[in-house]
Amino acid sequence: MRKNKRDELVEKAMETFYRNGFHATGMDMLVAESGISKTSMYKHFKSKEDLILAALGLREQQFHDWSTKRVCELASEPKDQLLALFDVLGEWFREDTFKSCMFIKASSEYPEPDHPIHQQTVEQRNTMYQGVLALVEAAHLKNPEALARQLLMLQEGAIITAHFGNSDDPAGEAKKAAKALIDAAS
Amino acid sequence: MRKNKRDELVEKAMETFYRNGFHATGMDMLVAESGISKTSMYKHFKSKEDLILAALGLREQQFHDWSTKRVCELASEPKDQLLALFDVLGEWFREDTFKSCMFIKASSEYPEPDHPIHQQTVEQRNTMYQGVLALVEAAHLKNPEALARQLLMLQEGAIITAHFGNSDDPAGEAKKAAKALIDAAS
DNA sequence: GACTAAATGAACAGATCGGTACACCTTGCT
DNA sequence: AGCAAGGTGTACCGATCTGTTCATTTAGTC
Repeated sequence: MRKNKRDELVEKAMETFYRNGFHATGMDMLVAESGISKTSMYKHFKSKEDLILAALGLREQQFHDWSTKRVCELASEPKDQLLALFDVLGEWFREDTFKSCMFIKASSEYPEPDHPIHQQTVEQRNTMYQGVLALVEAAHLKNPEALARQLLMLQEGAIITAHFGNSDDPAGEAKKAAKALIDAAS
Repeated sequence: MRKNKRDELVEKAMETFYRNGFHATGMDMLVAESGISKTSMYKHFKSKEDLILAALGLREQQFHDWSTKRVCELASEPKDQLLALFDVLGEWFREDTFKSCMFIKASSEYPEPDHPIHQQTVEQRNTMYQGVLALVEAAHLKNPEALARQLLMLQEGAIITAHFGNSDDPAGEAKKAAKALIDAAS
């Protein structure tokens, strides 16, 4: 056996929740798509909510690892890495499995601020902010906190625009805007 | 009778869907919250989907009317109106009923591109884009299409940031970024 | 081969889902 | 008074939801 059944389940569940939504995906659908029995599911996770939390955790880890790896491959200087972030976004948008951001979707479907799922999405965004802030500070740019949030807003906006499909190259347009902001803060 | 029962229903349904989500809101909950009988609901709308479409239509009209009115009250020159858009966003974010954007949430919950609900959200975003583009062109700024999309991305990003609650003044920060982009295109 | 741990299939429970049927009750108009 | 339109309340349908039960099967280890 190459892989833990549990990990297979979380991976498949992540894909299905991402593609199909959380409320719209029933446990029976996960049984059908993952090939894992419902009995095993509830042996590993005591509820659907627990499975969603695990799926979000896997998503966060996979996306973080992939994006930081790609950014480092594309650029080495902090300022260039800030811009490379948008190239990586563009690669993501062009994947045919792209369906907006899983955390934005999760926070939409679980809007109560103190819901565990909502909280996990907020924490993921905080982590993203800390990453961008570290790059901004390493690049010695002015007003680092505000600039980091503005760059993050451009990323969020690019994701939403890519999702609505009203632009051919949202990542490229966001990158140009980011360049203007970074140049102004140099 | 001051108001049509149908209109009362759509208004209440809009609020409940916006606050609670679409899949998570059942017709029985709408009966409880609106005080309108289920029989009447299905006399006016043949399905939940039809009611959601009507609620989105009302939202689009209300938000469009309110935001354009506020923008015109705050500024008269096109360039100033582009910036005033972000002040209006800030007013919206500070409402205690603010829960992200109803159309972003709807497109998340109905991700299939050819679903009527998804299509209605895409059309709403196209309308927003046309509005911003008209202002950009009236202000005689360079690269109007790209600039309009970049400004729209800042708005989308501000909405998401406001929703995640990681910033005290997302609209103000987005406005400063927008100002930099507009100045660079003058 | 015997033991153990993990996974399976299928039936089931109780609740809720979207949607319908039907008898009754207001209300306004003539 | 009589009529018609629109609204109400309740019970109900079949499907689907999350979650459970249980007997059986598989796979690895001593």
